Amino acid sequence: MTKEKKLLLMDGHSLAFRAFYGLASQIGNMKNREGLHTNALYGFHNMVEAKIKEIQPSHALVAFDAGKTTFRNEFFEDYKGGRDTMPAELSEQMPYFRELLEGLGISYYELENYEADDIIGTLAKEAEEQGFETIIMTGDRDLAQLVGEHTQVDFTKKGGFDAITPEYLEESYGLSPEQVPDYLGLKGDPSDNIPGVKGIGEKRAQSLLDQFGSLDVLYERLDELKPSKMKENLIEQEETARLSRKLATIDRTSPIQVSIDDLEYPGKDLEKLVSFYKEMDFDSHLLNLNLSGLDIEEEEEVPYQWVTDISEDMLKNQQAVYGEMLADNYHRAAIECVAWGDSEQVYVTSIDIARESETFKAWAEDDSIEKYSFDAKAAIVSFLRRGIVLNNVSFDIHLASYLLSASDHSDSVADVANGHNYRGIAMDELIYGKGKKTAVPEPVEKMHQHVASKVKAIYELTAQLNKELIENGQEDLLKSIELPLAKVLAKMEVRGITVDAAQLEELQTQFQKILDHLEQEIHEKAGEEFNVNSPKQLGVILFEKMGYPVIRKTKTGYSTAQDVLDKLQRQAPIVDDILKYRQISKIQSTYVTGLLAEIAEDGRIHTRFLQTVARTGRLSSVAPNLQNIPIRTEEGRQIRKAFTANHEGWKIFASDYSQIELRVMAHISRDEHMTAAFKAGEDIHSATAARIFDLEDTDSVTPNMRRDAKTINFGIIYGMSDYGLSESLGITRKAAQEFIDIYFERYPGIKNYMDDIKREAKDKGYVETLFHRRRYLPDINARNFNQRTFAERTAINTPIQGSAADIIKMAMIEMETHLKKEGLQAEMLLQVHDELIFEVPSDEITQLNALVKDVMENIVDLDVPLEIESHYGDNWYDTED
DNA sequence: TAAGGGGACG
DNA sequence: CAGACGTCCCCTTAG
Repeated sequence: MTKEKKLLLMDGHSLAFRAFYGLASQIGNMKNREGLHTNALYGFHNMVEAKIKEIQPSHALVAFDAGKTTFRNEFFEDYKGGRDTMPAELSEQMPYFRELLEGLGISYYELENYEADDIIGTLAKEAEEQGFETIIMTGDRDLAQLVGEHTQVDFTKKGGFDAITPEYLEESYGLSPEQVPDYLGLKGDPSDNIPGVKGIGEKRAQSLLDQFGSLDVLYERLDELKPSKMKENLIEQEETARLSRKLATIDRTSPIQVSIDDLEYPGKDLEKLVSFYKEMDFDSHLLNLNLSGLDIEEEEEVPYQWVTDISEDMLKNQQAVYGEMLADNYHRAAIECVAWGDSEQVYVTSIDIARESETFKAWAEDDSIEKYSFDAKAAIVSFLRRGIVLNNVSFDIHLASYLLSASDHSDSVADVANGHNYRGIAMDELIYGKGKKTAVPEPVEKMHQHVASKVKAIYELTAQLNKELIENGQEDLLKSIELPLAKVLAKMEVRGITVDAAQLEELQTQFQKILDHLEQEIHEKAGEEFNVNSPKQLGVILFEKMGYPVIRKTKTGYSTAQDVLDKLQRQAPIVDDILKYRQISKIQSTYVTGLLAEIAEDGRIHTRFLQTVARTGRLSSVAPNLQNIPIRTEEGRQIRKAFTANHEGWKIFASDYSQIELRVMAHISRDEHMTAAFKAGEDIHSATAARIFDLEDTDSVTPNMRRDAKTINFGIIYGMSDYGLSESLGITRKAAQEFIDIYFERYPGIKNYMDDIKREAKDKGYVETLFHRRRYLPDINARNFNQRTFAERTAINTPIQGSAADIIKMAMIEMETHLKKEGLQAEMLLQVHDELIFEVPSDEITQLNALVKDVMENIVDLDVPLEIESHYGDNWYDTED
């Protein structure tokens, strides 16, 4: 049997554009070592590779537009006029597409005077005649006119492709393929500067074609239309309409010099592809090839010495130190080997030799000896758990690269190195494998070699990144905040928090009964058994079987999210049960079962606070996340009863900042009215309500007014639009806009801040917090509305959320210092963004209460006071004043 | 194994 | 057109 005849045709420029904008946020960090941007090449490569894998074509071609002008310009000069020129970051990538395609083994073609569309249209026609199945990949909607029984057009969309078939076209637009040019002729196409008929958009074009079938028939029978403005336009602009159609019609008989036989797809040319990947620094692709058997490994061979006896002359001031672990949870992971050194010399040993060496331990602990690291906290924790105290870690290339750009998610030495033009470190996956197959390599020297190269890289990158930090004015942020914090967090993590398993198990039984009952109830009301946890099955039950109105769709089906179900609550008695089931089921799986599984042998939970994840500078918490323990519902809040103090007679003590983000905003914006309200000690939401509702004083503020003011205050911090506010207040968009206008009028300083910070982001390309934490916003000047407005909201929010994060981080460092200095036994356990949680002996409560207030409220001097509230109790649930 | 939906927190 | 910032985790489903 002959191979299936399948032709894949791709629209080169259109896909390149999509790839470029799809990865627009990566522009900043996707460059090869020569500084060439690579995001479009990367995205295009992935798109094409995925499609090839999916459809397994026998023939393939990428068509490109040849030049600026085509035959269409001969009869319409302005065709594609007014188009923005291609961004420089993209045009510099264009010459390399050919190289990439040669590596992928795909033919490419362009034809003077014609567009890629015409090449594709002509070949698709030929293919149809020869009995091929054709798939066309493009981002350009015009190509819909090519669909047919054996020709499918796949349009790019977020995260994949939409397959357009004649049936789809009929269903979604009510059009046949032949009607597409007529449709575009009527409504026009702004992206190609095709004018169309004035006043006719999508809807009218559709209904006209529905009625008359084609543009020609429409003009023959124009008198059937009732007199209207639209009819006048049609008459007046007949010539434009016909011209527009002509422009939108793909030429399926273009004089191409290739035929389908030339397009046979032979598969990848690995040699060419590898050299392309190397040129572009596509390390992950290289890695994939390697795992499938190709040897391209090129790690620099750093000389190292394996030691079994550690002597003093090996240990100096200002060396890099690193413990290798193959799993990310350093509380549990084994340390496979320990290494230290500098550019000249690297030593490698085992963790057992290191921990038994008094010489090594003394060096590690010596506060006058500086050590450089990758991930200081991981090193401190993993060493501490083995009796080695690691002091004076004076640099951390992981933290440094995060501070230089908070969006940089490098989380290995190789990543940081690659991101800073330092080559020669193999990716860990290459040495250790990935997923289930992760293991120490044979022979073990391969690992020692790898770790030695990391140590050298840490040492050398320390100098380089330190320089970059100084240039950015961020040296202090590392030295005075992040590095000291790493040590504080390390202690908190190792300490852990005591969780009462028996208590959780009791909850588990209770919740299970409720869940069983609710499930039964739901099945009864639905009239059949199904998995309530499956949004897909639930959607079918609610919207097909039971026929309730569809409120919103997701990309895969019906949305059954909470706010959707809320809207059905009145008419659908089943949704109460579903909502309750969801709520309890969440608590049961994530917080009861989930937390039980995380309790260590010491009866405590040891989370990890991630210091380099959140792009605003906040911490995050994983394995488990202890920053989202339920509090908003009573059932959920019960979980907190299981978090207790470790000793009899001790208490859990919690202090939280009141409105720290709004206070920070008042300070940054210098808005006089908001500042005054905080200074006067007013309830800020009431003060806002009084201001925007024109009240004499806060006494006449009703609870509803306060609630609305609170919504607006929060919305402002997030850069909310009129639409967003109207949704959350349940008012019209117009009313919401009026609210916002009044708000800005009454708080002009805040309005100025919003404008200034956006301006600044556009000029500099980044925003900063009060303490110089930096976040780049590559999309701030994007042409795409969503990307740009998202970047603008981020510009507004990041300095606020990020400065608040800076402040509590400083307070944590200070608290740890003071607890020690004042000889308190109390210990800090957790941070939840604006809140610190301690355990404390009862007789220290008064002292702790005073200390925490002093530290947290005075850690920085803003234009407004900082205030905290503190509570304590036997567990995290019972924290009364 | 990865992606999407959904939901917990500040 | 979509549509309030920042996280992490569980479950189901598709590959």
